[in-house]
Amino acid sequence: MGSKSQEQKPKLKHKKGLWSPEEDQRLRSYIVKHGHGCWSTVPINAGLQRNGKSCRLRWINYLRPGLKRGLFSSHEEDTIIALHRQLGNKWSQISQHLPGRTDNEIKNHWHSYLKKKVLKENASSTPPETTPHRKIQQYCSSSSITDHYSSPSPDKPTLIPASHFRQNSLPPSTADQWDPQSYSNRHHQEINGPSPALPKLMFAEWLSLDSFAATSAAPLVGCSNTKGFAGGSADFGPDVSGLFVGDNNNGLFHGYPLFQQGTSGGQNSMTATVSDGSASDVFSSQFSFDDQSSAADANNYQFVEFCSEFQLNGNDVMYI
DNA sequence: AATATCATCAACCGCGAACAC
DNA sequence: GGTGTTCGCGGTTGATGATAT
Repeated sequence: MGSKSQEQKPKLKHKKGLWSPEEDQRLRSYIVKHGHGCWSTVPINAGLQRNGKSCRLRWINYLRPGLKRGLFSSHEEDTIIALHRQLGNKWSQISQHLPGRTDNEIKNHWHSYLKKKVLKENASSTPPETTPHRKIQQYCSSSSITDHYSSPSPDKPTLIPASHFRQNSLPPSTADQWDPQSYSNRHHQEINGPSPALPKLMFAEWLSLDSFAATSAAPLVGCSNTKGFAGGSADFGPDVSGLFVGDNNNGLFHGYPLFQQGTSGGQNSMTATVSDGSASDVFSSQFSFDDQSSAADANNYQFVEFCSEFQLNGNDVMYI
């Protein structure tokens, strides 16, 4: 933010329109390697003829790992409707309550279907449909993660734990699969298969404090039996302790570090040694973070934003 | 089979807020 | 405090596929 504009540099002709797989690959590779940092420099450094804005949008709405994509479950729709009732067109805020969904996706779904549904409901006293037209079969046959969470009432949407992210979604990797027209739609179907595995690449923005506010650590750990999650402990030295919740599948530990309020104690860097309960430590890494004790949520847990690349295990990396 | 209409969704545009200088 | 730049958000558009006639 605020750095000198490179986007304004003389007459770079920026490409518009749909993204090709090659462009996607370039952008993804670059961000995975370097993080996005200043968006205006991303296309330059990544060798893309796009503007930073376009790159940001593409990343957020399409390439970002952890996106759920696919069809909305009836529960998600209820959540959107309830939140829209409270917040109006605050799509960004609404999307924070639906991990894996983007504001654009929610907005589109609202305009294409939910708005009409709500109007219809308001116009008639008949009970609302629970699922949309031709989508109903697919909703029922796919075991949506949100089915595991019941909403107490439409006015009190259930917040879905951030732990429920699907595996990284990737568009076709080869050029011969590229069809500018059907790429997107086909991609939708391809990536929507059931995958309980956590993404290997994690970004802090997936984990809003909001989500944690409604889901204490215990329920997250409680997912371990069915979702491949396991709790672990994090040892941050004599003064700091934390709970580490993650996926212990295949011996890899993908973690979401949660720290009790105040445990960071003003420290801004430390060496983390994380174990999964077995005799040997899973990984050890030096990292730094901001003291966020003031931002701790009602359950006294907070997500610590790592300020540096966080090597979890070999290829598994967390970025901020 | 051909055409028209509708539904969907990726992407663009413009604006305001935040930030740096 | 003023100005310029970047970011993020919400509204809108345009392309495409699906469905109806």
